[in-house]
Amino acid sequence: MTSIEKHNHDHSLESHKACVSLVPIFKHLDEEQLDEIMAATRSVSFEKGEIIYREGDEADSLYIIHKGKVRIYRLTEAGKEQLVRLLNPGDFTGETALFTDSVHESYAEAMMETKVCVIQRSVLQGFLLKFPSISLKILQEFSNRLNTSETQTTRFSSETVETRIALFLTEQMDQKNDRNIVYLPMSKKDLASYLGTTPETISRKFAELEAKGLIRQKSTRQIEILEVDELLLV
Amino acid sequence: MTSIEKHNHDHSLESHKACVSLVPIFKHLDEEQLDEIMAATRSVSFEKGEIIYREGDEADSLYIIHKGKVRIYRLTEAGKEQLVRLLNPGDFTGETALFTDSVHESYAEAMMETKVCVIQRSVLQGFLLKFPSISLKILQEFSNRLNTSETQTTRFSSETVETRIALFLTEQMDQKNDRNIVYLPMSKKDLASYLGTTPETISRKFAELEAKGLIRQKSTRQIEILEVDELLLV
DNA sequence: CGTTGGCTTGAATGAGGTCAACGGCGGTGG
DNA sequence: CCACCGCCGTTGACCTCATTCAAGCCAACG
Repeated sequence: MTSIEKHNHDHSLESHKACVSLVPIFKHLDEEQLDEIMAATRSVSFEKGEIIYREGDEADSLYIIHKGKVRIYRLTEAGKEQLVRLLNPGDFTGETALFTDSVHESYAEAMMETKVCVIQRSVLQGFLLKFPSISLKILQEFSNRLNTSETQTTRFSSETVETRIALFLTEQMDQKNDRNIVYLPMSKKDLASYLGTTPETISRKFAELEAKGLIRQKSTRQIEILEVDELLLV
Repeated sequence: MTSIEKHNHDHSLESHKACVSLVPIFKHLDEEQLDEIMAATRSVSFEKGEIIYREGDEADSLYIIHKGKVRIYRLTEAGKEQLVRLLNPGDFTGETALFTDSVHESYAEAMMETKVCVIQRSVLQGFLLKFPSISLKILQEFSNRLNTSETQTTRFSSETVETRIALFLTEQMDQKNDRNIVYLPMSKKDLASYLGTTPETISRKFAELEAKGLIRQKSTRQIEILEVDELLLV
């Protein structure tokens, strides 16, 4: 029995339909095609803190987030968590192993009450051949992730922690420019994990950047960027 | 004029056909389909040291290696090279930007005389919709790369250089088990870049591992693994 | 109101990067 | 065929950045 089977399926049809029809990779399909996909998928809910899948689990399904937030992380040899990415509604996961070997290399954990739409590997492959446009959507997503991941690797390989923080902050700024306020999408602890460092170092570096007058910490999750240009020169 | 247009196209039909028909992502197609793809692609050759594309170049083509060897690397903020991967015949590159933005984030450099098969973005997208099975092949490849890249990121984030070397060596061993001899697929300099460290450190760590009796350096590129289990405990 | 978990700060340690010098090897040209 | 050059790899000395360990603070929550 896999971990998802232990959970209550969501039998509400409307909710399930909403789940399927809203996800970006299916959005362009017509009513009839959506029905076909709906029939082959199911909705599953997870509580905060529950593990959706863990390293070593057989990977035979694609999970599309409908509601909530999911943390994808890996463990280093030493057992330390490395945050790989956060998933929001519309994002999907589980795909890596869908096309290759069948074991997950990462962990997926619900950060709050989360609803996901699950598609079996074999079913998905059928859809991909039948509706080639879905492949293009997934290829695009993969492409983005690959780029992000390789950029991250490059940064880890030789940038200082300070530079990584600066790059992270300025990239967040680009996303939605509420003037120069950055809302951290995760806790400082998770940020440390994501940036490949420790909470202590994050704390110190933020303090340093603030002392230099480059940023201002308005609250734990809210950072005002005072000097963008200088920040990038760090 | 992009960099590839500066080069001699390979007008030999047989060679071009060999190029197209041999690549894994097209292998399963029939004669007629191959002809269609051949017509829409072209072969281009590069000398040792030539750059196939560089960071910032418009990315509008997929490159499939037919002959030779290619280094894909990125530059860090500080201008240091980070080796991302090596391409051998049958591998492809240029795809990342094919589905998203249109600018390369990495460099591709021919390490020896190299022949590649080039497909324009728009043409490729057409093929993907027409022959959905190609998408599956590419998805599979992406999936592998993504996994490799995320594994690499995780390792960079907190493993020591020694551990990264040990993991690299044992993984190489798995590939082809000529007893316990590992043939390094690249120079130590490139290996340093790939593992996110410096040639000096690589040199020292190899010497340490040898002193501990875990490995033996038979020649520059040939490493004998003496104690696999201990190596993994480093 | 005590506990838990996130965040901060201090001090000590160490892994690995940098700089510099040198030996070896292969290619090139006289 | 030899001399020279350039690049790779190695080794030593030094130094810096960031992790680790430890302790304390604060806010949220049962």
